[in-house]
Amino acid sequence: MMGSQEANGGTVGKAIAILDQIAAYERPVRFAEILSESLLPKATLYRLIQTLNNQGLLSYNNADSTYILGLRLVKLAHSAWRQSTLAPIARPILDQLAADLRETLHLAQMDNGQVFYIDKRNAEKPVEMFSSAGKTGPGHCTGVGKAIMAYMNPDDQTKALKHQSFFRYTANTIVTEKDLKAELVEITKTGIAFDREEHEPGIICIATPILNAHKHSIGAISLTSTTNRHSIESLKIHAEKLRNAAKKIAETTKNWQFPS
Amino acid sequence: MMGSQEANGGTVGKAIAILDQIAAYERPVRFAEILSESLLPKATLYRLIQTLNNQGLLSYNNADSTYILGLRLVKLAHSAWRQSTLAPIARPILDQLAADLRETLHLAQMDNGQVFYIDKRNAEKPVEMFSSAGKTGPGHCTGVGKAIMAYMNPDDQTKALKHQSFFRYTANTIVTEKDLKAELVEITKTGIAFDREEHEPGIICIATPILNAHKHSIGAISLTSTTNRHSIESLKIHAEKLRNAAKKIAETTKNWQFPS
DNA sequence: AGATTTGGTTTCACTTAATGAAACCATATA
DNA sequence: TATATGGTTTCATTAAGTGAAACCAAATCT
Repeated sequence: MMGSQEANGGTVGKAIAILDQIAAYERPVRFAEILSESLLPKATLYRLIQTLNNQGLLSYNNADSTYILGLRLVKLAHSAWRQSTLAPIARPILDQLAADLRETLHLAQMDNGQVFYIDKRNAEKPVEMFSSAGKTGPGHCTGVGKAIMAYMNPDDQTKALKHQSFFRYTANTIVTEKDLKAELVEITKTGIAFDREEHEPGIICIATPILNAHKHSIGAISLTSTTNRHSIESLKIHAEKLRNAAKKIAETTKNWQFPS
Repeated sequence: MMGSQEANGGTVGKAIAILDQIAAYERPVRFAEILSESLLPKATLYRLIQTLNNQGLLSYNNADSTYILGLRLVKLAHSAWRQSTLAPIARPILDQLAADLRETLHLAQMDNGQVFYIDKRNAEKPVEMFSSAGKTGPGHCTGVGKAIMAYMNPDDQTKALKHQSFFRYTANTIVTEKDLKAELVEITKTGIAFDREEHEPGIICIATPILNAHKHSIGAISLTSTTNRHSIESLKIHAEKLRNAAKKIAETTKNWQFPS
C-alpha cells in the first residue's frame, strides 16, 4: 500500500497493517467497514482487532460500536519521538530561530525516501505541531527533502531517489531522477535548497541540511513562506541564520546516534 | 508491570511488551540488554525484535548495534492523537486561552486512572508539545486528575480511585481514598480543582473538567504556576476563564465520541 | 407478526507460524 | 591460543493463529 513495508505473513505485521488501515480512515470505523477493505477473513480480523483493543492500541466505543486508534500509541510515540528523532535536541535552537525570524519553520528527517516532519514552528499561530509531527511528505519537491538527499552518502542517495514518485504537483515540480540529481549537486555548492513552488503553488521555501561528523545529513530545517510575502531572493537573506541553527543542532547532536 | 494490560500469551502482546520495554530505557539499547530483562528465550526475542525492526516499529543502529523505537510509531501516533484525543478540537480554544492568560496550560484526559497529557501551552516558550503529549501522571495529586475524577459517573470513579497509588509526593499529597473522595465532592461544588503543592513542592495549579452532555468529564484543562508567582487565591481569578474555555471545548465536542 | 438481511461473535478442525534448546559464528577479552 | 560474550541460525516440537461455517442478535423488510 505505501510501499515501505514488506507485505509479510507474520501476525504482528498483520496487526500493524490493521492499525495503519484504521489510521487512514481518520475517523471512528466499524468492524464491518474494516472487514470490507481487508483481505483477512472475518474471524481472523475479528480476533486480531480484539487483541489490539485489549492491548490499548485500539479503543472501542460501545455507544456506536466503532474503533479508533488507542492512547497507548500516543504514549509509545512520545518515547519514540524523544528517542529517535532530532526534535528534542533541536527544540531550543528551533525556538530561538523562530523567535528571531518569526516565520514558519520545519524540522524534518528522512524515512525511506519520504520526508518525515518531526517539529514545526508557526509564524502567526502560536502552535501547530503534533498536527505536523508524524506527517510525511514527498522528497523530490520539498526543500527539506532535497536538502537531506543532497547530503546523503551515494548509496543512501541512490536508494532515496529510487523511492521518489516524481509525481508532478505543480508546473515547477522536478519530475525526473536526472534533473533531481543535478539539482542535488547544485544544492551541495551552497548548502541551501529551495522549493520554488514545486510542491504547492504559491508556497516557497529555503532549507538547509543538518550534517553529522561525516558531512552526511541527519535531518534538515526549512523556512516556508508564500510568494505574496517573499521571493526566493528575499528568503536567501535568512540562509545564514538557518545554516547557523543547523550547525548548532549538529553540534548538540555530536555524541548521539540516529537511524541511518 | 504497569498493571493496565493483561499479561497475555499472544504474539502481538509480546511484541508490544518489547516496545514498552525499549521505551522505558529512554536510550538506545542492545539486544543483550533487552534479553537480560526479558522472560522470553533468546531466539524468540531475537526474531520478535527482527520483526518489529522490519515493520519500522524499531530502528536499528548498525554502528553500535542498538535499537530504538521507530518512526512508524510516531506516524501512527499522529493519527491516534487526532482521532482519539480532545487535543485537535481543543487546540484553537487552548491557543486563545494561552494568548489571553500567558500562563502554562495543560490539556489532559484520563486513562485507567492515570492522567494522560495530550496538549500543553507554555508561558515563556512558544511550543512544547509532543514533548508532553503522551506523558502520564498520577491522578490523586494533580489538578486535572482530581477535576476529571470528580465528574466521573460513580462506577468509573470507583474504578479510577482503585487505580490510584496514593503515593505521597509531598507533605500535601492526599494519601487516602477517603480523603480524596471528600475532596472530589468538594470539587463538584465549584467545578474547580486545585493542586496545592500536592505533586511537587512549589507548584500549584487550578483545573476544571470538560464535561459531556451527561455532565461527565471527558477531560480537563489546568493552569499551572509556582508559589513564587501565584497563590491559590490569585489563581482563582482565572477560574472563570478556564471554565469558559472548558465549556467551549465541550460544545465543539458535542457531536463527537471519545473513549470512555 | 413473521421473514430476511446485516453486523457481529463463536466453534472447531486444520495449518501455519512461533517457539526454544542447542549449535553455531564472530568478535572481543584473557 | 584459549575463553568468554554477543548475536544469528537450525530444526524438531507445539502452540498459536487461521478461516469456513454455524450461530446469534438486532435491525429492516414484507
